[in-house]
Amino acid sequence: MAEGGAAGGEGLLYLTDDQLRKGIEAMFFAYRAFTSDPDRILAVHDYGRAHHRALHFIHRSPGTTVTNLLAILGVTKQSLNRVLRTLVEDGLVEARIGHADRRERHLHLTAGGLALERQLSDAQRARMRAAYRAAGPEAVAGFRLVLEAMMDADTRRHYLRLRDGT
Amino acid sequence: MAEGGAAGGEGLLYLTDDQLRKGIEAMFFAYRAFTSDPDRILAVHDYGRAHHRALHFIHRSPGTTVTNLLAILGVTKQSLNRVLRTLVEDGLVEARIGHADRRERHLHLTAGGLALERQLSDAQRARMRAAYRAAGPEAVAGFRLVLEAMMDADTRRHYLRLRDGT
DNA sequence: GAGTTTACGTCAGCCTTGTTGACTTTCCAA
DNA sequence: TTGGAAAGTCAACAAGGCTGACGTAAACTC
Repeated sequence: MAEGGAAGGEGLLYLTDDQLRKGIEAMFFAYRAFTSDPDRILAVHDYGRAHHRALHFIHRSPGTTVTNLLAILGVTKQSLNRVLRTLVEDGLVEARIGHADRRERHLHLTAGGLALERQLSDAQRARMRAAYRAAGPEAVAGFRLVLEAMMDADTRRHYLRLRDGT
Repeated sequence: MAEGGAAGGEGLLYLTDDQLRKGIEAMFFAYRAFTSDPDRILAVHDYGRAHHRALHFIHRSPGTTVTNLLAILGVTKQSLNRVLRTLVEDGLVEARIGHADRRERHLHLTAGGLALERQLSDAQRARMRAAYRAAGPEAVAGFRLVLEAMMDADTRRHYLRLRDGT
């Protein structure tokens, strides 16, 4: 509790437990919608959300290494490897041995990988665009501010590095 | 594509593909943080996210039926049933047979269920409160607006019914 | 040059939580 | 009163997290 309920009295009504609860529920329902369009496309190709995440971040940072991707995704290498292996086998991702350090695998999307990534992100952007347009630019700024404030410090570092040029 | 890239020219720069992509990534990273605190608590008790969701919505709508909960959570009844069964076995949830319709099960939290729900929502609210406070009231209003615009129409109905008194 | 560390891959096995299919009990309407 | 629909349960399978152990090659360090 500590500070819910009656609220300080000034302009802090947006911090009441009730307001926070609405935010929590909004987050839950919106995230489900957010993932639903890609999920439908992925199901057709017999892939899952994990494949989408890999495709997305390889697309964002072509040539990234496996270790790098692990830090961004926050999963174990065994988990990522399973997904990566199927993507390489299916010819959507290419894992090139590093020049300077031959232990590294630099990940790139193939033409096929780019095509699927495009299909997925088009769907996701379409929903986001509709929501942005409906809410307006000031709302969008606030949306981003709150989400960024919600991240862990470590995660925010990854996010900001991606957000502002690689 | 359709309208990304150069943008119409007016004040539509917030709808560029680049801006949308940042929103998408913010959503991904923030949601992970959003679920991390409850996840830690749940792990201690040997429960998962699905248990949290059930506890949350039973708390919100005491006496709700299984079918009702199904519509809100958007999973199959078999999936929900498994979670519900463990919660009932562990004495966190009580499933009372319906008066009017004996096929129905009306769900209630026990004292133990209320305690765990409180612990989980306290943790989740703490993070949300910190983010709200950091971003400020105008940002919070925008945050909610965008999330609501992102939901499917059906989901939004459930959300609004919960948002404005039961 | 030997030993340690790093990057990556893999096998095995576990858990949660989603799925479909088949089934019982209960209610209601023809 | 009977047949269909609705509410809920049991069984089995798959995706994708996880841990732990182990292997290999390359790089680094002393």
